[in-house]
Amino acid sequence: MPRQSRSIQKDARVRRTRDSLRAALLALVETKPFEKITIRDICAQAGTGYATYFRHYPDTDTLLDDLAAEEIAQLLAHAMPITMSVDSRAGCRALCQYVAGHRQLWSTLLTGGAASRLREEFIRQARLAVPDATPSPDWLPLDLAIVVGTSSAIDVLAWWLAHGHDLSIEQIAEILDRLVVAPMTKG
Amino acid sequence: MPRQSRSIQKDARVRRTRDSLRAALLALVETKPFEKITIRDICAQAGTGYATYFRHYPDTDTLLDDLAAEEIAQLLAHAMPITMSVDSRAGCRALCQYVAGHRQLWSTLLTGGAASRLREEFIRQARLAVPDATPSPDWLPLDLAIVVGTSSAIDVLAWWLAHGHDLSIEQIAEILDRLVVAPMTKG
DNA sequence: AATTTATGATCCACTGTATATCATAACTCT
DNA sequence: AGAGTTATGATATACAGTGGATCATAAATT
Repeated sequence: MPRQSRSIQKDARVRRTRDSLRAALLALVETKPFEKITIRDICAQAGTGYATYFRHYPDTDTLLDDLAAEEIAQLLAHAMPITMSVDSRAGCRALCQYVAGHRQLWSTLLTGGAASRLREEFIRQARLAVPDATPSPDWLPLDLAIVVGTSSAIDVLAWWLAHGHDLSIEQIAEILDRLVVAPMTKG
Repeated sequence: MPRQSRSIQKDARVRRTRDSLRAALLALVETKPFEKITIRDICAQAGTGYATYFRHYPDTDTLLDDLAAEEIAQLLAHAMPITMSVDSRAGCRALCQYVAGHRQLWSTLLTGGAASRLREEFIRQARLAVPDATPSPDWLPLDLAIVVGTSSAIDVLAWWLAHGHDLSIEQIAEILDRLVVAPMTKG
């Protein structure tokens, strides 16, 4: 268990170790499914001691959450304007542009072994980000719209990164808009 | 490793043991996430010996695949007519009716700890079930349509089973039709 | 009824998790 | 820059789960 002393947040060693562990997990997730990654794998990759791991994270799940949560918040920040704006196509284009700009990261997170875990975290954060009072069609409960909208947007982006190398940003933005956004808003 | 003798398929004991193991896993998946289920758990629940397990399945994944594959094929058989038929709403209604008729089973499989594993198997089987020559809108690659269509249909049904207790079959069929099917076909 | 073969009980080697201890190295603060 | 604080690595231990092997027994097939 990590000591909760007053300087644990500022100590350079702590930051270095945590950065090493995060980078190590990110690298390993590219090579094999998340479930197969052991704590010893992470420590070896990070160049840290085994017991040290537990001073920062109780298990592998927590590290992944720590790693993914902030990246997901970033992506979500780019996605939220879409439903608000009048021009949803422009919003989709901006979102796809952002993902393309971080292709390596999102390929790893969305198409690697951690994908299903990421989907859950995405939906969790999306539920928090969307206000309860947000209007939705009378035939479509808001919570279901959030779940399906988030999940299928992930599917589209993940497919693009994995199989859609020949599709331009404009093309995938059109698909995202017509397949995911429009059915929920133009209802 | 299971002996591949000539009678392993017919022997009543083999069938009984495998049914026990499948039923045991099905029961356990209701109580905790799939990843947390050990082979000893399954054997205890099934009332079989530990070593016996390995005569039938090399690991837990294989047993789950064995269990889920046939159920998925069933559900997919009910879902395929939707895109073919003229009246997609009726197809959606039939699909929801089937799921409602096996509510316990699908709640377990779609909303339990094995859900993400199931989604992958669904998409795998859907890819095999849809002929390559199936027409799709010019702006939407067929493979992406299969992936997103399958995945979001699962999301809708899973949400219905988990949170949508107050929605009727007719209502969820309308949602499935307008949110998932229509955007892909009426494009 | 005779033969074949699946089963259950037990044992083992191996891997990974989770924690504790302690000397050392590195950081923070004055 | 030096004193005090604290994270780190190395090492040891207890424990849980895996994948198999062996063998007497029970049950199925023929």
